[in-house]
Amino acid sequence: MRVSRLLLVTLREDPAEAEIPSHRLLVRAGYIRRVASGIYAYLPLMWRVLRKVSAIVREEMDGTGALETLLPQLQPAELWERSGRWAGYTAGEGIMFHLVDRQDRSLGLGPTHEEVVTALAADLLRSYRQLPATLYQIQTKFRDEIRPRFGLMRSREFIMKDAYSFHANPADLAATYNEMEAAYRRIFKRCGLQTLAVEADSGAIGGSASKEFMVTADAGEDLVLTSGDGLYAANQERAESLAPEAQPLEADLAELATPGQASIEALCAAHGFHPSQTLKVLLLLARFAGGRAQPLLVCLRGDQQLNEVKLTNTLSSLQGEAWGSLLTLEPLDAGQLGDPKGLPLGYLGPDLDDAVLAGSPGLEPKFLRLADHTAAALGRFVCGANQPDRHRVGLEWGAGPLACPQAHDLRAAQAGDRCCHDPSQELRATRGIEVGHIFQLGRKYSEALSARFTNEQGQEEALWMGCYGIGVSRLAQAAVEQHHDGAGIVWPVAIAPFELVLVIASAQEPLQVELAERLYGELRAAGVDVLLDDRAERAGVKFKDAELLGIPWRLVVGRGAATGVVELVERASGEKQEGPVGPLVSHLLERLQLQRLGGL
RNA sequence: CGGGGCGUGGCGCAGCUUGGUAGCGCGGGUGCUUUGGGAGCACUAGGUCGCAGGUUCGAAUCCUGUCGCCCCGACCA
Repeated sequence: MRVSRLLLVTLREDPAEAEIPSHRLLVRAGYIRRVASGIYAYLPLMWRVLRKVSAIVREEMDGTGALETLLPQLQPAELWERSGRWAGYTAGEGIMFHLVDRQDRSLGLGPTHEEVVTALAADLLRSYRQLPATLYQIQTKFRDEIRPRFGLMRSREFIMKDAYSFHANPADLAATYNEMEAAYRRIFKRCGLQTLAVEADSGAIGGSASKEFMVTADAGEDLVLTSGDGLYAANQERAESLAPEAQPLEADLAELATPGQASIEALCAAHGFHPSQTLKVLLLLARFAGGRAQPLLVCLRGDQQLNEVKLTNTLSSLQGEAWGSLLTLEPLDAGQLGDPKGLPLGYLGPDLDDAVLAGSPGLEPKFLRLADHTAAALGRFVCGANQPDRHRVGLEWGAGPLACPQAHDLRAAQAGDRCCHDPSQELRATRGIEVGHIFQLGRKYSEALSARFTNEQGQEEALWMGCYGIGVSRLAQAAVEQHHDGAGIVWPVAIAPFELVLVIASAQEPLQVELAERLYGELRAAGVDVLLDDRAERAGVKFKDAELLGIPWRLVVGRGAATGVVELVERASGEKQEGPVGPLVSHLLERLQLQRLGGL
């Protein structure tokens, strides 16, 4: 390809829309253009990158024996109603774009394809002899993100590889899951990315085991906690840890006047308590798809933070299917109660009377009371007295009518906490960009959509399923986030739009043009992805653009052209070599050979 | 959805407080000079100031409404 024919438009100034380096650089270097909020055009350079990423993904998927397909993006609501996800994905803050067609049928634009592929499996898979089977596709997905941001990182339309595996038993599922994990590690390595595999929450997808692959980068939206010994890594949403020991409280039962001390911080500051001696009571409201709204009282040790993902999962498993899926979890404010004055916010105790809910239309009449393990384990503690400006000191669970609620793991693990597997290890925080996620789904979808097969005993049973995603467009941008410098992008060779840019320093010099054209032909014949910068620009402009674009190698044909001397520059290291064409080209070809296999 | 901000030539911005015939940088075009690190000079094209209403002799500027976008939060394969 010749730059003169590439429709290359680079920007000298940073675009106003972009916040993080990768987004700025992709726009400045002419890779992407925004069409609407969260919707981007992939320009020719970007499309070349995406095709290279896709090719690697495809090779590795094919290598596991997975079969490539292409499934519809427009999907009938009926399928999603059968899996029970339609309401959760469309109502309220649901993320599925949905529409009604001219026949009044409801349809959604696929954010994922479990329903479609499971329905297909129900059609196609009948016998254990056909198993295991894995289908995958690389295609555009849609999600009506509440707040799109960071270019391709969180866009409303994006390219994803998704794969779905079907099995006769959980052991076979686990085997494929492990093969996929290995394939994922190869894919990211080949793309030149440093990634971290972490334990993850399964979220709205459901299922048991689940791992995320994180590209480590400061701009990452996820917080990852890892142990120093490398044995444990988890998304903070999911991470477990040992909280610091609570400070014992030596105090007899008493009431305490605490005017204006509605926060743990103020309370401790005024009376010299340690936060771990206090009990924090959170008042929340959980809304379910079936329309029920359950008020919650959640007890945490005062120095701990709530992990909403854990709470959501706990609620879902407690309520089971009866109330439908959990739609939202929000603070319960006094305005939602029949008698707002009954609520001494900031002074709540775990024994807050259900009577405060009386006369509140739409709410369940009793609190669901939960406690984190650290709260349940407290000896004597300080907590609100359920009346304004008063706390109680020296309270104990089980003393009198004060019952400890059901205990669950509800607290957020923090950097600095001790690790569960080895208390001498501390958790550290890293930011990450999620580029892949693998799940053992189990039978959630196959049961809901009646995808059954006949086993060796001649009996029908539901298929065991796994699903495996890679955000292809997000991965490409994450690569930039991980590989850039002050001058621009520094693509890993394997996914760079071109491997080499051949710069004619002065396009007016016939000697330079002649040599460059000859090299252009020879390098292409040798299988190198060459971009020829044949523009009538000054050399400086072409050098700047080459660096901004991030092409891994630059070969400059300039004043040495008459004697066959050229200059070879490596983008990543900045290393320059000047010399006769022959040796430099051989050196280049050798290096490329290695670099194409992965890494920089 | 809550909070904050911005819409002015293709891009980045000033002008708005205090109303008076729209400006700067980059980019585009033409010509001359320059030619290995985002060149110089000259000329030139390009804007109903997001949109709609209102106030006024007069609105980019003041008022009302509306649409779009960005940031923080909630949300999130």
